[in-house]
Amino acid sequence: MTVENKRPLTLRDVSEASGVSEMTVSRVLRNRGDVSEATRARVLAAAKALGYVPNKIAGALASNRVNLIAVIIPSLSNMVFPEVLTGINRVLEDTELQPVVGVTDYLPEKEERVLYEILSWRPSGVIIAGLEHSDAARAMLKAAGIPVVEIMDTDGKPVDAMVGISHRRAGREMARAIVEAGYRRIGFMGTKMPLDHRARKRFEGFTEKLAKHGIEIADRAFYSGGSALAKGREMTAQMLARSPDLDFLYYSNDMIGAGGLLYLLEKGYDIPGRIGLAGFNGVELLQGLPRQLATMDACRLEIGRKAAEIIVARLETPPREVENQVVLTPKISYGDTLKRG
Amino acid sequence: MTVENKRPLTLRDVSEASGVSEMTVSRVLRNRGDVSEATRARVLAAAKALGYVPNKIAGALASNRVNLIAVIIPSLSNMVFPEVLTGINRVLEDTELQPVVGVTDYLPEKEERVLYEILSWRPSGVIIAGLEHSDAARAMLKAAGIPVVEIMDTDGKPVDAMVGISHRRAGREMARAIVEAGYRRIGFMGTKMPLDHRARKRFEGFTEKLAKHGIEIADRAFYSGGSALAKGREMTAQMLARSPDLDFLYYSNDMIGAGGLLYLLEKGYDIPGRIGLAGFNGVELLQGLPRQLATMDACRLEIGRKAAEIIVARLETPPREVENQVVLTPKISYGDTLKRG
DNA sequence: TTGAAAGCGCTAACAC
DNA sequence: GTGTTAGCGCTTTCAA
Repeated sequence: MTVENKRPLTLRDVSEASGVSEMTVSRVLRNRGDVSEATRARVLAAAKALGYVPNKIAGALASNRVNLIAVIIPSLSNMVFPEVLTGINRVLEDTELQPVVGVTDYLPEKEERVLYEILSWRPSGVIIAGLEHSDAARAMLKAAGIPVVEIMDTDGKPVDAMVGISHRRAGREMARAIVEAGYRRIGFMGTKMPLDHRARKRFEGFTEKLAKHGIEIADRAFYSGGSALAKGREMTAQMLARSPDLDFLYYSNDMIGAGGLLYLLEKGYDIPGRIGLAGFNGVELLQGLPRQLATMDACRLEIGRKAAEIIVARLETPPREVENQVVLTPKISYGDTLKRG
Repeated sequence: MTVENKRPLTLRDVSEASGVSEMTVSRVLRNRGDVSEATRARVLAAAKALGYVPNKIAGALASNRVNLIAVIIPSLSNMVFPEVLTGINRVLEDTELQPVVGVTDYLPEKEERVLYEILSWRPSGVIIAGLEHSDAARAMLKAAGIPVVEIMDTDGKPVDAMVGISHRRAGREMARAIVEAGYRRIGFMGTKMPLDHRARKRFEGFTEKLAKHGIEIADRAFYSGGSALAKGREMTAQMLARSPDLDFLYYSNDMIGAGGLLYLLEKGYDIPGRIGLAGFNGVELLQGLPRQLATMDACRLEIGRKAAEIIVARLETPPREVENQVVLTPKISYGDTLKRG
């Protein structure tokens, strides 16, 4: 174990230590081309002894290949996105490709910045949440000349490929199920969503479908920040104080729905008889509540997986043809809080 | 808007479009050195018109500077780590530095691989969870010649800097509080933890302190996988069936603790009289439960923040001197499930 | 304030 | 099977 490793090691060091040309060392380290078993062994030994770590910066510049996949998502604290990442990882793990994550905090300007930064590393592909981007962002995505998969949402026109569910349809379906079950006085609770387009679309689909049945949302409330469980509890209490005749509460996510559920159970409400509840996302986290909240699976894992598969296929030589508009269809799970129609 | 952008744009393109030398274009784009306002404007205009995105690969190679900070964590599905990331982000956002995340799934071999991959991008610093690493990993960290901050845990010797809490002490403190409150028949539930060193250390500290009071864990159970809330519920039911005389349950994390709490409330147990409960982490998520679970804050945000601050300080020129062994001390929150001694 | 030359560490392409 | 040469797109350095 030598100590003075101030200057990082280079291929040249390995070359000198092993008495093999830099080029051949490079071949060995990348498993490229034919190298005799003997040289191969010598090189590997030298590299390991020195503790050589290749410089991908130089490699990428020379080969014009960067095995990075940019993944751009709005948030990490939402659980939804880590799950999508998990799906992406599952697929990329079997390849040379590595995901690099950028977080936008639901801010278009930040999305633009993050995209710019990450594209300046010349990744081989981009997976980005949502279909709504600034003109500049869209222009960058197009100009990058790499596969781009927009995920989560399919209500709109992608730059290139897309994988997701129709949130508008998800909203409609839930409205249908609720109406069919006989509920009529419906309240809605969700995040303030000027920038969460998917939540907005679900809400739009929901109200639209209700309207077809001649029903209008009877009450609504929006929150931001804080513990979702606590907010759900709090908002539910307030809403029922204000509109005691509601017979259904639709929550824009499962966490606030769970808060509402716990509150109503404590108060002794008859669920789903006197009042029904539903959330959205199908978060596994919540199994274990006293009652199973009605919800709709957002297909997070599957979305990540499919998106990564598209990227991988497109990057093969020659590119493998794949479906590049994948619309998944989430199923309602009625749980114990929504009567069957 | 031109269309055929197959070859990515280079500085040279901007140089030609603006009639300014590549070198000066580079200066403008980096805000380095004196450039006249006139040329500056021309260059910026040309760059924007073309949609030029700099190539950091080339820049990094030439300048030998990579403004990436490697962040290596065991998991993204734990909520704990996204929160640490948030803390890191908060600090790095005000700098040129960008975090790049690698996930190890609690596997030492994977940690080694991820570390190798990420170091081959020559980042300027590393933040890595835990103090336990393979010899090879430790060697790489040392050889990299960059600031390394090991986070979360302080029970051990860091390669370089460390920021965290003593999990052994956390376990001891909780044991003390429980004993002082008068509980005697104590059960433990947690993850299977051969590789989760922090959970293991908490457990060790816990049993050690109990032993000092002449108390031994009366029952224990371990789980892996699945919804933590459901597992907590299930394990609690099983344990109390098996050991009905337990008067306290210590859970290795808040999620399973919450599952247990919900179960016991349903069964009508007197909490914290007949039986007390405590978890670990202080997850904000759970505010909104019918009762507040006793817990201990793991200082996640603060850990991320401090770690990033150390990196930033060390990277200044000249390096700013900073405390590089930061031991935070979490406080017990008694909530509604642990009597005060 | 601007430009020209050299080279960062690696790999593609071609010789041998 | 192995080596040589010429860059990749930038920034450093130094000269003008």
